[in-house]
Amino acid sequence: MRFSSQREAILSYIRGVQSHPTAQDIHESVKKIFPSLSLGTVYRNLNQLLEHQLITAIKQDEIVHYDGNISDHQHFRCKNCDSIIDLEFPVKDIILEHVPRFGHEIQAYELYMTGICKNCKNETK
Amino acid sequence: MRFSSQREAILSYIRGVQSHPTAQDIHESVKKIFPSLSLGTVYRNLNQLLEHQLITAIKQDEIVHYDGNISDHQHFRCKNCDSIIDLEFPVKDIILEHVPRFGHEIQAYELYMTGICKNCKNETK
DNA sequence: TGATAAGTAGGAATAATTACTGTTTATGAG
DNA sequence: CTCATAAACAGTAATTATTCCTACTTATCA
Ligand SMILES: [Mn+2]
Ligand SMILES: [Mn+2]
Ligand SMILES: [Zn+2]
Ligand SMILES: [Zn+2]
Repeated sequence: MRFSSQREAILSYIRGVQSHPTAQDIHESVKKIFPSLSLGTVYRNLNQLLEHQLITAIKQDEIVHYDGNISDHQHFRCKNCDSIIDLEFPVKDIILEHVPRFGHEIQAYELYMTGICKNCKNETK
Repeated sequence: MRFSSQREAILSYIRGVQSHPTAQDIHESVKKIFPSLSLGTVYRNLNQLLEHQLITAIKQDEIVHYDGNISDHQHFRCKNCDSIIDLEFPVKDIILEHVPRFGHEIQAYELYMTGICKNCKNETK
């Protein structure tokens, strides 16, 4: 994979936010630096970065969200405010403990939760 | 929600298979009984059945898969043969144990795993 | 310093899902 | 049972996230 300023800008944008942006979000933001940036370029780069495991994708919603934090963590989406929040969970432990007996080789896993976030719960009170 | 023979046929098809079919799969199969069944009707019914929690959806792949088994269980997809396999995991336990400290209200969760299934692993040997 | 393979912009194509329209049908009040 | 009506249906058009295509540009390295 070779360097391009667009790719660099896309990656550093994703790494710099906590918000798990969509391709559209990324396009709109990086366009401020590269006004000619096309959405196709955003998608192509996102797929490249995924292949090289520099980012991850969250595919549970209609639209894919991207994540520059590749450490092992889980996600929670609030049905009220639609924000995706990082959670650290000992999922790996129970997978390593329970999976061997099924006989499948687990290469990746994702725990995704939905509900009402702390903030929204307090606001409605 | 009111009775219709199409809806009944769609639901009983989903309940009768282990394969986690897509809307296309369901359409093709139920069309054998209702040759005039339209894909739009399949989607409309799937959404109705989801709302009434008579089925669940698996949204991690590009295409949504549907599941007539609404008991608490997890899914594993084989990257080789693409089959989706049911796994029973004590996910609920660790969620109930660890989530309260984050302060969010979890209403649903999904653990999705990918890798190579038992069968495919043995075949390549 | 080129040759060239990889990357880009911009627009067209794809494909899953939803929306729309006119017709049919399940349902329950009378 | 009958019939008004809201829900469901078939068929088709629209939507939309994502991928593909083409001609042009650029990073890389021999
Ligand atoms: Mn994250
Ligand atoms: Mn299942
Ligand atoms: Zn919220
Ligand atoms: Zn397999």
